[in-house]
Amino acid sequence: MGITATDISQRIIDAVLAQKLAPGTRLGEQQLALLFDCSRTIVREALTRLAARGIVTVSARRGWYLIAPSRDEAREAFEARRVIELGLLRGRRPLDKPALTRLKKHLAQEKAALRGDDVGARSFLLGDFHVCLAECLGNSLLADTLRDYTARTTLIAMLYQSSHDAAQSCQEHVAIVAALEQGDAVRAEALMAEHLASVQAGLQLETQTDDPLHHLRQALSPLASSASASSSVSSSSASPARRSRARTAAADVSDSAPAPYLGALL
Amino acid sequence: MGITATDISQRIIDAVLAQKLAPGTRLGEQQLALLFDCSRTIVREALTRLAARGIVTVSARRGWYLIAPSRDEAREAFEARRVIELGLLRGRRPLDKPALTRLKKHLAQEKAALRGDDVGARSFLLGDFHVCLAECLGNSLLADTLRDYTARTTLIAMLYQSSHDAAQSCQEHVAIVAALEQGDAVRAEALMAEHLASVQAGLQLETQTDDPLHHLRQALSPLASSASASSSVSSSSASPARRSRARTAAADVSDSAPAPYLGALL
DNA sequence: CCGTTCTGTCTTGCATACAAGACAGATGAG
DNA sequence: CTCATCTGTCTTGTATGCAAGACAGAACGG
Repeated sequence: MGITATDISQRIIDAVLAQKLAPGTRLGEQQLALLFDCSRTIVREALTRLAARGIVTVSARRGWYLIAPSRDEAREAFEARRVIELGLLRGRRPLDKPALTRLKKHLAQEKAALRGDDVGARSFLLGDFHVCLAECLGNSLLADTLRDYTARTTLIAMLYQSSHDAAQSCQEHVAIVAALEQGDAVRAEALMAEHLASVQAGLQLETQTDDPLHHLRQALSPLASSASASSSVSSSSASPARRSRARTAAADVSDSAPAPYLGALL
Repeated sequence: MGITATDISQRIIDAVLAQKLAPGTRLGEQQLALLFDCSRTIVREALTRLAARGIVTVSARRGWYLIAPSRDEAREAFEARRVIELGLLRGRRPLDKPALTRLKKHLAQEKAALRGDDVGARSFLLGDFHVCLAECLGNSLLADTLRDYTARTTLIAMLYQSSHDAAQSCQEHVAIVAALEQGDAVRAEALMAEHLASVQAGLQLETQTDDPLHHLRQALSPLASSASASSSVSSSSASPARRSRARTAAADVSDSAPAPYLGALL
């Protein structure tokens, strides 16, 4: 049997979590159909589902795009995660053995990815930790919701140039699990609150400078370090600005992705 | 222009919130297409979106059905609502004027519906209060999620024979808004916790009697009150048990809905 | 040189046709 | 009478075709 809509949406979410797809990326129906060797019908179903989950939007007869949350939406997303993750931790009886085992295994994977150089796996695992934790806390409904929110905050992190350090995140995850293992739910909650705040603080959300060109200014400012062109996808490149109509900052970011962006899905 | 997929999913959600559609109700594509005078494509899109939001499920080549949550899923749903609604209330600065106005207007509508006899509007408003509150608290992302969860708990209430009183709910809503108006977020949170617990307590979720026939036994036990056939949709009817294959309790509930169930959508 | 209009191309929107599977009731064997 | 099998009907699954709109670049008038 061929690929299903579930597979496709899963792949897209995974690619987002691995930061292999930038916010604002266009996801053409035909393009995806070709890539996955199926008809547009299947692709459409996958995209429709992702739209209902708030991961993509469709602009009538223009195309499907990964969301590019505004600063306000970004703040809402972080607040939402805070509410859910802290609430889930609050007044929680100690975790059972299998759950702890699973979490520790996850932490081991995080550390391995940190040593390795697969930045995709690293990002994925760092985000997946939170979903994994929610599942371990026994509420799959909230875990599913949290997965969507995590994808969302991952996109936000890409869009607002997260400067958060992966190693630090991992350490904080370790500390949270340690607190849970000791049955100290209060401390776990406090640590999680700190962790989320720290991630959010690494973002450039507060630059409300009335300067719509702020993003460009910053991206195009001369670099102090080596001038050799890095092939990294992380920061916006100085892509040619010859666009006739107004484009959002998000669209500009997406321009910096490799040409047939969707290679990330393979 | 004809009806859109958004319209259809909205209508279905509204009908659920108004308790006009019972859990387990079958939503045939062709049936809906006929009802809304559009092609199956549109209907499918609406149902696909609802499926992504966890309101309906599709059983391959058998049909689309409103969810019929298990007891465990019911507990998860209530926990999820508790987490979100309490978390949203926690440590919240006082509400601004327009938000308070909106909430009070909503309360007035609730009271009006309580005096009237439109049980649908009553149920809808009672559930919508929570969504409305979330919106007023300034997080539309969580508000959207909460809308889905509210639909879910509404279905749960129908499935597990909620004995909760509408008037009591309304009073509790009033108390919550009053606390918010006084800027007493702590009290508001406590009241909300009580309110949610009270709603959940009205459900028959704890009857874990190892007796799979419990539901039937209870439904089919002789009635003490008048013997005249009520046309109410509320409780399961003694529908003929001549079904060859195993059916879920949920499906049995849906059998008790009026024949072309979907009139509720008009 | 600049702004406007026109036109071709590319995209999604939607309907429809047909394929494939599930189920119920009929049919027949024991 | 009971049970297995068979067959017709009904349902969703998927592909495809065409319509409608958006956009970019050309052509054109000023």
